Amino acid sequence: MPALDQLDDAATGHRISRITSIKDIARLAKVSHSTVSRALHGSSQVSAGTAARIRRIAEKAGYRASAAARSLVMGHSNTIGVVVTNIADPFVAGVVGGIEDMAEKHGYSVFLANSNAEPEREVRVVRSFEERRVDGIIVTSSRVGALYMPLMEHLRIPVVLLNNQHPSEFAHSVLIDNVEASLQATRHLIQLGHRRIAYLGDRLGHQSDTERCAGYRRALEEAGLKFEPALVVHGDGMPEGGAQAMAQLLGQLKRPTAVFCYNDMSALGAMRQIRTHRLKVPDDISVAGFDDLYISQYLEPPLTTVRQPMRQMGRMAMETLLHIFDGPYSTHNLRVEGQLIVRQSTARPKENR
Amino acid sequence: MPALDQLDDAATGHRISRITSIKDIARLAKVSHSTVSRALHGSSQVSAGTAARIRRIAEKAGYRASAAARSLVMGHSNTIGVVVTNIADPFVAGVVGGIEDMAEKHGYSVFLANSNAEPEREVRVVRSFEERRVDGIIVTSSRVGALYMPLMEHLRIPVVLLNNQHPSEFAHSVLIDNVEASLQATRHLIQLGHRRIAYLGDRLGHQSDTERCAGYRRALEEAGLKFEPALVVHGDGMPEGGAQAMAQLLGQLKRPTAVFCYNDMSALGAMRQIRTHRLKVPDDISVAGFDDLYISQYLEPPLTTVRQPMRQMGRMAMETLLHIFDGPYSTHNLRVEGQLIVRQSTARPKENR
DNA sequence: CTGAAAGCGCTTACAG
DNA sequence: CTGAAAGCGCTTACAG
Repeated sequence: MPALDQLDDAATGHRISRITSIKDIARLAKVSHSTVSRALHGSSQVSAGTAARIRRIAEKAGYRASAAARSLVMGHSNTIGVVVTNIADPFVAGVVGGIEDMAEKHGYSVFLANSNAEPEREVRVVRSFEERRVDGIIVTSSRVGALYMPLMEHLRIPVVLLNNQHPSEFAHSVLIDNVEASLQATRHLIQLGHRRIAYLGDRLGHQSDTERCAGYRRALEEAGLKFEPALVVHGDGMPEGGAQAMAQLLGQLKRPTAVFCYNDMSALGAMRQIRTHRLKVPDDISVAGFDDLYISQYLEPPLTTVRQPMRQMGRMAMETLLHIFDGPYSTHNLRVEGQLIVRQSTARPKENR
Repeated sequence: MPALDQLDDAATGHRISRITSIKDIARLAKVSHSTVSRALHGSSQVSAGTAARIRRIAEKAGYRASAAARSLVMGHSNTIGVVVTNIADPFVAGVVGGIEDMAEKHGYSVFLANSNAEPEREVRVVRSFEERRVDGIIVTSSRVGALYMPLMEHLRIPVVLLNNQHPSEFAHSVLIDNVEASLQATRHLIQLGHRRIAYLGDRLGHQSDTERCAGYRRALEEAGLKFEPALVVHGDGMPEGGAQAMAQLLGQLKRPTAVFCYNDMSALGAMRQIRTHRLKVPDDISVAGFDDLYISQYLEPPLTTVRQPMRQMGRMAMETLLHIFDGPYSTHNLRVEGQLIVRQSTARPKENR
């Protein structure tokens, strides 16, 4: 055992190989462990002198209070659980970054768990969070949101749903206003002069897909354009599915001149498919996305899209939890606005130029 | 309080509002809490009948054992800590996904903390991990790797460094073979016929940058090409820095015909700068990256790059920890190979066609 | 097969 | 200002 690990015992001159508890410090300082506990908290009821001495000893010994022991007596763990479908999804990663930032700032540690969109795993994860006695749970983009409603009632652990499918009246939530944002994006295409506009959605049945499609339809209606079911196709929220859905659109007799996509990842696939067909964006077809992923501005052409403030949404979810922790109970439902970012992937249709 | 939360007490018919501990179950089952503990573990020294009965009661009451209490007596938490520079970095997110997968499979929960590359925050994070009594720590892509060496010796918590700057003899590590992979990538450019090849690095001084540059130089040497300091420029590992560094290269009298970039993110910026200068990839300049991010295959043109098996590297880091947990102590230093993925961003130089 | 007891590392009311 | 005691929710050797 390396000498570094040891420390002279003030009393005996003996060496103590591991300092793990408040009792070890108490022995070194020749006080009771109660006093050590108080000194380490800066309690006013311990003399300044001994407090300082105790802290110095603890510091030198590399003492770290056990969070487990503390949370056992305190009744809260200063811990939250975050369950995500897939951390490799850039939107999700952005949200988690925001959550962690806010959590760290307030002394909370965050457990991260991937559900891979498998309901059984999601159940296992929540179960483990219960055992860990997390003070709150944040769930991002889960399709099994319905699962959390019974949880909310039974669990007694506050749950915040972020862009989730079924935020119920029991659930706290942070949501983007999908309808409004999609309305804006589609309006933008209409204003450019497009008349045949497609919606490339997500076949997996996220509620946000339904809402984005609704915004799209509302814009058409408002402009007096007829809704054509053939112009709605479904990807999977990833480039692969976006490419396949785009292929369907390109196979039609009367091709659309613009496509509004469920998200940027889908748009990425759509744009690639368009190139494969030897067509150009935006000359032949305009493409708009949703999310404004970090990379979207670097695409060729840079992507017109709706910006979701992912980090901020993550921070808001954590703040919601923080409010619940110290306030009286009340339900929080936060709604954020998307922002249309116009770049070069959308332009006036060819025939209009 | 909703009725759902309550349960009949077999003995008294009274209602118990919260079942939180083994004692509550013991009371309901009319046994000692020791027996409950054993039954819940499937200990063989409790009769099958009572064990089943106890489990049924616990299940019905929604009992969840407290991980904190357990870890206090067991001496381990079944928890690991992961510190990352920035979870929004796609490489990092991929690694974390792999770690979490492997951890979940083995019953470990993972704490995630962002350091934002700030040394003070990194120190705070590690400190909190110590208090949480994590069984192990994984650090990804930190530039302050040096900080972990004293930690390793003092901490008594195993630390695995993933693509870190200074994996010392004390540290466990998972690393990609940067030199070899960069050698391959540069060779590829040379074989295409390029003679003026630039290296667009990372000014932040990651060791991986030094190594990738070394691989680049080795390839030049091996081919009898002179190394020109002017052809080495420095970005910041992100598109913005990559774009700026590329501008330097394009401002030179004798422009390079190919650029090998520190990573895909840098390549993204470089490609954009090239377009801004009305030049084409790969017609005017070939571009190669490093990482093979998910999106790299969808770029225009699809990016030639070195694939780093991020998820797998994450899994390996977790496996290393798992070995350390149950094996006798020994140092693990795993090295993985990169794989050159040739796509359309690299081609023969113009003059050779 | 079952229970009483001790102990993991803390916090805090209660005495002095 | 300081200490002894009880208790948070577990596990497990020790008796019976």
